[in-house]
Amino acid sequence: MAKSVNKVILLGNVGKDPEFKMLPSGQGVANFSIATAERFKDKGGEWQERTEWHNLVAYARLAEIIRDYVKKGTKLYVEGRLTTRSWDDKESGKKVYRTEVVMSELSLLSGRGEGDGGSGGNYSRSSSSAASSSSFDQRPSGSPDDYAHSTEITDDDIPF
Amino acid sequence: MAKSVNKVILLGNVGKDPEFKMLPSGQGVANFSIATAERFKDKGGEWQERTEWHNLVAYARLAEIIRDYVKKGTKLYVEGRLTTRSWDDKESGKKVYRTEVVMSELSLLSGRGEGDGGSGGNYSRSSSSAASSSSFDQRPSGSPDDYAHSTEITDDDIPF
Amino acid sequence: MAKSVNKVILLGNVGKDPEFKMLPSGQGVANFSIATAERFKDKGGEWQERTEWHNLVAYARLAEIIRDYVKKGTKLYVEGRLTTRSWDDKESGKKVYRTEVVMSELSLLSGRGEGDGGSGGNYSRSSSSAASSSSFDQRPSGSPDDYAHSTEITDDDIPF
Amino acid sequence: MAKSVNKVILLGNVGKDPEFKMLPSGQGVANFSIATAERFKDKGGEWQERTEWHNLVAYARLAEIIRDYVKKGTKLYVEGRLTTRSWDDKESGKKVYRTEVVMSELSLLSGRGEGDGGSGGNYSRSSSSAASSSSFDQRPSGSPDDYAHSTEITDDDIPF
DNA sequence: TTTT
DNA sequence: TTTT
Repeated sequence: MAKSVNKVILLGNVGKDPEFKMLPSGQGVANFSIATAERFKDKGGEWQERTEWHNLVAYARLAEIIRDYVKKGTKLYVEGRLTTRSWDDKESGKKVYRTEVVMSELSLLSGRGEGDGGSGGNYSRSSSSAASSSSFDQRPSGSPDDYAHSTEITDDDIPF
Repeated sequence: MAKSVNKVILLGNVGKDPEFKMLPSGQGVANFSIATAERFKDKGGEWQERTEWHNLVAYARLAEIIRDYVKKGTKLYVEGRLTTRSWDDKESGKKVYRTEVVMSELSLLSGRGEGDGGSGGNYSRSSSSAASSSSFDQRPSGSPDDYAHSTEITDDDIPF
Repeated sequence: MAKSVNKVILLGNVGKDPEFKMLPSGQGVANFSIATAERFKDKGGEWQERTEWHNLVAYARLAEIIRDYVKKGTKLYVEGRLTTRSWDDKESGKKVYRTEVVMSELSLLSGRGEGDGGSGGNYSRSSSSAASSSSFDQRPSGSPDDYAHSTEITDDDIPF
Repeated sequence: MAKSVNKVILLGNVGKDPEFKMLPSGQGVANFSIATAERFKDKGGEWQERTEWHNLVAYARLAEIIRDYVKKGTKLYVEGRLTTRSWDDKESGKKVYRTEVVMSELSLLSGRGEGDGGSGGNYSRSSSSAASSSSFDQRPSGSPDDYAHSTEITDDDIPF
């Protein structure tokens, strides 16, 4: 009896541009990580900060939203559930574990033009390419963005 | 700007009796794991159940409550935060990761006399020792419990 | 941009047997309330307890589960979202507000035989005596419930 | 047995500039409301949006942070607990209820210079005073703010 | 690897 | 009363 609960709530910043893959089944998968920071007092009574990194996975539609709108530096609110996969390391033969958060909810918190590693706030990457570009992922990260006219995305651009 | 959030909520059953250790600092630490179960439909449309195991850690007062009241089979509600520790495996030299939930809140959900994996036991182990025994931890796990008369704990026995 | 979040998590005990109604649409609705307790220190440094009551609403399948398995005293874990309805009081003409939690998840935490306000009861209301309970008889799922001998429900009895 | 849980998680936008009051005890209180939006399909299968308003209260330090950094339009992540106060309406004599979320955690999600409803974007009140004024709290609320030149706050300005 |  |  009693259904169990397995819920994770994270609010933090994306470390690197997400990876997006299409499974043979045709379902998309996005992988990336986000950082959260905790403050604590060390033994000397000084405030320290520790960064925690969380591995995230998303499937299907959520994976596509991530592919299209999430990049390095984006601030996100995420809900999901904890999963731990394990396999045998090929070299050592030892069991290896990897814990991930399988996402179920996402809220994009970086404003338009925010959430960029500093190069000038171009959500155009996602906005422009979101519409059309499946070759988007191949674009070298950091390449010039020639959609300078569309540096803003409007609400209507975001299909969720 | 923007404080981050790192929150885990779990409701599930304890896998084995928790381990309790006293750190050199005099602070207690409890380690154990709980299971949650997800239901999902497999490709054939059949309902399957997958069990997920979560590593939990608690410190200080929470560790002592766990030592005294939690055992194999206990149903728990837990809040905490995700942390991942890593170290180099001595044999292979490879980096190893272990993700744990550091507990901040606990609610014991097994009724009196419940929460036992089937071996007949009950809360008496904790109830009796809660009252009196700080040497409780040294008691070999599995030792006979001779407090058969006190198989019930009342709310007043629980100091939290 | 940014999807909003409206989430409530409650763990507490049911105050009275839930009310169940069938809407004209054929959809069921369950209404009940649960209590949570907070401890706080008063000005004199004494620990006090304050009970908070929460109005819950559930629809459809969740409403039926509640009708069948939840009663006065049952301990529940609930997830839901906050909603506030308002209307004009007929007598005074003043606007009246009522905030409720619309349930999306439920975990029944009272063990078999627990969750009763003290009368020694058990799940019989839902399992066996479900049939005999007053307002309960509107139940369309109709099966006469004459299993008076089966005052225990097993996990297999619960269809969720 | 079993501690209860009473937790609310909200992510939404502030409706109006918060009200801040100092209690006779010297403790500050902030009151404001935030909106969340739900999407649902109506009977005709069309997507509709419903806005839900939540009353928030914060005390002490959190109240001061809100006074200093939160205003109309600010996007917030909030954790808190549900409380319902009641009193007798003076005119009708009827019992009136008001449900509020007592805040325990806050994350400011509006970027610098964002979160303004259009009326002039003055984070300056907080930015300027945050930067320089430790006597800020004594400043009569509503006094002119002549730091118009510092409309940006940097991360270092925010003491939390 | 992020961010403040 | 907000925001997308």
